[in-house]
Amino acid sequence: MFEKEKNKLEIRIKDYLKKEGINESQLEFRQIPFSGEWGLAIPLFPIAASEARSGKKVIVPQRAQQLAQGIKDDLGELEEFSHIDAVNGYLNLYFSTSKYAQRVVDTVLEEGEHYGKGENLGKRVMVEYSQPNTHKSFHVGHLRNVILGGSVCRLLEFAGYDVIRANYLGDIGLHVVKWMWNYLENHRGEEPGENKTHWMNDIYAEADRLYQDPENEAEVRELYARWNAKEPEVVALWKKTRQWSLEGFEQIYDQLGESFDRIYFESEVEEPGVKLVEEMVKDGLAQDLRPDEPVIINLDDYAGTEDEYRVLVLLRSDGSSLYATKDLPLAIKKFEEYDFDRSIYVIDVRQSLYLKQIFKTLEILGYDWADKLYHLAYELVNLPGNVTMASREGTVVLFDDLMAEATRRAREIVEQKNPEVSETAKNDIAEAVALGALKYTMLSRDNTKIVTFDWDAALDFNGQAAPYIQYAHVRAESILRKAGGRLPGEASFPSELVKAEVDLIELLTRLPQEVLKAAEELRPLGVANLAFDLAKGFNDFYNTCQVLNVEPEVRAYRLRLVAAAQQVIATSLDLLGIKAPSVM
RNA sequence: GCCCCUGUAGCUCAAAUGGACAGAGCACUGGACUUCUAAUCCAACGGUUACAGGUUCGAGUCCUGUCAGGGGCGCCA
Repeated sequence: MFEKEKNKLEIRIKDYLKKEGINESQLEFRQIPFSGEWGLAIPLFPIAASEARSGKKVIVPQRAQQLAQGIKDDLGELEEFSHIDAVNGYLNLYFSTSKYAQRVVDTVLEEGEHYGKGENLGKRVMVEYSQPNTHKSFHVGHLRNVILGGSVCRLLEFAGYDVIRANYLGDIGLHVVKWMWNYLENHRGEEPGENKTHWMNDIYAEADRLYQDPENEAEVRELYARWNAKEPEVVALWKKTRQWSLEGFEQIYDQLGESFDRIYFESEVEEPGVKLVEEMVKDGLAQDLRPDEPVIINLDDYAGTEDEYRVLVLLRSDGSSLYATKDLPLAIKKFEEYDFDRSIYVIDVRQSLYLKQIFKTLEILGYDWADKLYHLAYELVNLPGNVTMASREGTVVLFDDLMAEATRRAREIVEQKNPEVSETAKNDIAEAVALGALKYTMLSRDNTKIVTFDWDAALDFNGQAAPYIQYAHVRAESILRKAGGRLPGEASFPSELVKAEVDLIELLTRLPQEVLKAAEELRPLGVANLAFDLAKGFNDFYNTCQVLNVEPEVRAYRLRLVAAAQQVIATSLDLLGIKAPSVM
C-alpha cells in the first residue's frame, strides 16, 4: 500500500549512503512494532554490518545508529511523515496519520471484498484433500484435513491462483468388503437414515468386530474373491452402498462449506496402476520378486542415496494392489487432465516418506512435472494421552457428534443473548458459531503441531476463538445498520487520532501481506492470527470511541473506519472458511 | 540403527522468516453494563524460550551435541 513512499525514500536514502561511500545496499522496510505508532521502520544494521565485513573498522550498533541519524538529518522534513526518529540503529518514519488513515480506509472501501486480493497469476494449482474412505466414519481427524485443505484453497484463489479442488475416495479394499458382508449378513434390505455417514460407520464398526471371528473372516474373504471376480450382484451392491457413502459425505461437505471440482476414486486407478507396474517390471525399473516376495523399486539405487528413499513396494506378491500401485497412475491422470503448475497433497505427516517415494518414482519414470508435486503435511488430531483416533479401536470422536454438541451449546447461548430473533436465525447463528469455533481451533495452530482433542477446549467459545471474531463483526454491522445503512461518501481524518484508531487502521493494512504469505507457505495460521488481532483491535476501538453519538465530522470518518474494519474482518474469516454473521 | 516433527508463562498457542522491551487466550486476583449488543473492555499476576556449546553487531529463530515426547522406515492405509 505504501510502495510509492517506499520507492521515494529508497532513492533518497541510497543517495545519502553513496555519499557515505556505501554503494551497494538493500533497504529493508518493516512496521514500527510499537502499539499506537504507525509508520515505516528501516534497520540500518545490515548496512553497518556489511561495512564491517568489508574491512572498515566500525562497531556495528554504533555505526547503524550513526547512519540512521545521518539519514534523518539528510531527509529533513517530509510531507508524508509527521516526524522521523533515529533510535537504536533504526530509522523510524511516522506517518502523518490523517492523510494515510484516510487512504487506507478509502482503499478498503473502494475495493470491498477484493481488498487484499492478488492479481490473476494464470497459474493452475490442484489441491487434493479430504480423501475419506467410503463405508467408514468421518471423524475429527478427517475434519482437520478438510478444514486445512479448504482454507488453503481459498487462500490460493484469493492470492490469484486458479485452484482445482480434488478429492480421492477410498472406495475399494477390505474395509468395503467387510462392510458389505455385514450388510448382507445382518442388515440386508436396510436403508440409511437421516445421517448416512453415521449409519455407514455403525455397520462398519460392527463388521470389524465380527471379523475377529475366523469363521466370519473366511466368509469375508470369500466375498472379497467374488467381488474381485466382478460378480454382477456384488458389484451392484458395492455401487449402491458406495453411493450412500457419497451422499453422506456430501451432507458433511455441505455443512462444512466445501465442494470439489473433481472426485477421483481408487477404483478408477487400480487397473491402470497394475498395468503401470507390469510395464515398470518389463522396462527393468522395478524388480518382480514374486511369487515369494512383492514387486518393489529400490529408490536409493536410482537416487544414489542410502537409507533416504528406501524401498517402495509397488504390488503385493499375490498381484493385488497397494496404495502405491494407485497413487502413481492417479498423479499421471491428474496432470493429463489439468496440466497443473503445482499439485498439492494435503495428507497427514505420517505419509511423508511414502509421498517422497511416490514423487521420486514418478521422476524415475521420466515425468518432468514430478517436481511440481508437493506434500502439505499436517499433524494428527489425537485424544488425550496421545491416543490416535481409529475407528477400529473405537477411539474416535465422530464429526456429527461433535457438531451436534457444539451447535447445541451455541444454540443455548444464542437463546440467552438474543431471545427475540427468529428460530431459523437462531439455528443459523448457532451453526455458524459452532462450526467457526471448530474451524478456528484447527487453523489457529501450526500444521506441525499435534491437536489434542478435548471436548471442553473444542466447545469453549471464549477468548481467542472464532465467536470472539464473529462478535466483533456483528458489532460493526450493528453500528452500520443503526447509522441507516448509508456510508458518508468521503470523510477526512483528523490529524490527531486516538491510539485505538491508529492500531485498528494499521491492522487493516496488514491483510494483503498476510494473505500473500499464507498462500505462499500454505499456512492459514497468519490469517487466523490477523483475524483475531483485528477483532481485538475493533473491540478496543468500540470501547473507547463513540461512533453514532458524536459530532458529524467525527461520526463520518469513524463510520467509514467501522465499515472498513467490518470488511477486512469478513474477508479474513472468509479465507478461513468461517461465516461472519450479522447478528448473534 | 537411520530419518522427520515437537519442546516458549500453571495450561493451550503466537512471534513480521536473524532484529527494538518474547506476545495472546485460558485459569487465578481486582475493577467496568441507564450510552453504538458485556459472546465485551480495563488492570494485576505470570519467562534463564528443555539443556550445553558455537556462528553473528544481534539468536526463541541458524549450526553441533545432549535430554524428553511423538511419528516414519519391503507386501497397512
